[in-house]
Amino acid sequence: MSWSKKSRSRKGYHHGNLREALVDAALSLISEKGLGGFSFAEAARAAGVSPAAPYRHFRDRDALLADVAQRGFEALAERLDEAWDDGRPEPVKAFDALGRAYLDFAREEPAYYVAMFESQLAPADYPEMNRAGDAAFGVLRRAAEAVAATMPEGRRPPAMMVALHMWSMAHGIASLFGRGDPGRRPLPMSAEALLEAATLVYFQGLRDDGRGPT
Amino acid sequence: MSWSKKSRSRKGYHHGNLREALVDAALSLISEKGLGGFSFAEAARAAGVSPAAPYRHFRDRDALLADVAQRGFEALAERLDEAWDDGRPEPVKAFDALGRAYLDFAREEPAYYVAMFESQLAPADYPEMNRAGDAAFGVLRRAAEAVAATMPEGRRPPAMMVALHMWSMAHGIASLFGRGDPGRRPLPMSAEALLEAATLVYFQGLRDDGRGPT
DNA sequence: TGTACATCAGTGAACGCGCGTTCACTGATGTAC
DNA sequence: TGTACATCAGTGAACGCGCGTTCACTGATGTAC
Repeated sequence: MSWSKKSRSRKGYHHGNLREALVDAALSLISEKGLGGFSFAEAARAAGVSPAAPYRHFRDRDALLADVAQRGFEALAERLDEAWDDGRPEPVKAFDALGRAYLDFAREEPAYYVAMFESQLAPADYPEMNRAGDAAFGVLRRAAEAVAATMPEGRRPPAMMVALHMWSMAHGIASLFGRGDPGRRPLPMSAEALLEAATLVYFQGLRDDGRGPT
Repeated sequence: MSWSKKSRSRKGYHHGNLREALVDAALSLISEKGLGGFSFAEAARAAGVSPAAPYRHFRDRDALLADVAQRGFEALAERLDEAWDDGRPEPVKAFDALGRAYLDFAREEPAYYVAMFESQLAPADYPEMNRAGDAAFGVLRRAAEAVAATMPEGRRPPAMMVALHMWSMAHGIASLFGRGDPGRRPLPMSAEALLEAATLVYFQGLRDDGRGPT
């Protein structure tokens, strides 16, 4: 009788960390079989727990999905923030790094990405997820402001517009070409190079806006 | 809205136009309840037919989805082609019209759009769908070529790059802001205006590429 | 200090459901002669 | 022209399955006294 010998991993009746385990399970199920292939029941199974257990932590399947999406937005915000690095060494360079970080995230965390952008959850029903999304966008917006500020006063573009443009471009590239799907359309250049070129051209256009030829 | 031919009074045993009816049913189911809410069985029900009948026309559920996606790409190509109108009255203006047509399509045909871009079907498994997708992209590419040709020789951007940028931007805007989802993030401008501004800035940047200030 | 007890996080069985798919079949249609 | 027949596009019942969710329950844990 091994008294006090408690198995570290599965302690028995109480899981101890089920909420996290379910999120992890959701992530790997989504990345393996796609959004449609993820089920509450299978997440429970993956966590080694009965199918009723998840209801102690999430109201329903969608609530788990929304939690995953929220964490995804938080992780993205963190990554973008690091890459931006307060505009160092120089706003435009830092902005490029930010774009690359976005694509990296989409490629490295396809499960998060799908939950965030394709889960078709009504944002109004999940205010925390929504707020996390806003926060991630906020990083981009502040970066856009800093870049705009490098331009001659009086000819600065609206930072909101710049942020929306860059978010759309990065998201478009990530959605169309930035994921590792086998059979995906082959590109003549990497997603990163494509985004960097777009940023270059776009900023060039911003600088000349209002006085350019023709 | 020309896709449903006049419903031939159900003659009884033979439907007469089941394939089309199933596609129609898929479209309205997807737009009502999303991709996940669409099922082979319910499409059959909507077409007034037994659940086994669809198998006479489609190998399985995914084959129907792929057919829908293919038709979507074809419809998109047609719309883009019309909008482009061979570059009339002037390539850059026509390009704007093309962008608007893209957004219109995404907004007016969300079910097609979802089937095309979010169904997660392996393109390799559905070559006809894939080809239709390529054809739609081809319209954009030809347009990009025409626009590039308006620029001074020797400083023309690669048309493929331009096409990829515009496709990504349009798709990004459509995905993030261009659908009528209630609860969607409100924008300070319409999706159309956002895309048009992006195109303007981008083309401006292209024109100045290589000699700009700084 | 030990103990009683409230609270919490699990269990396990059960439910009703709709799904995708198969099967042997049958009614309608088109065609050869 | 009529008729025999092949082909085709449906039927309807059945299957096994996994899902989401509920329920009454129970074992583990933390805490007040």
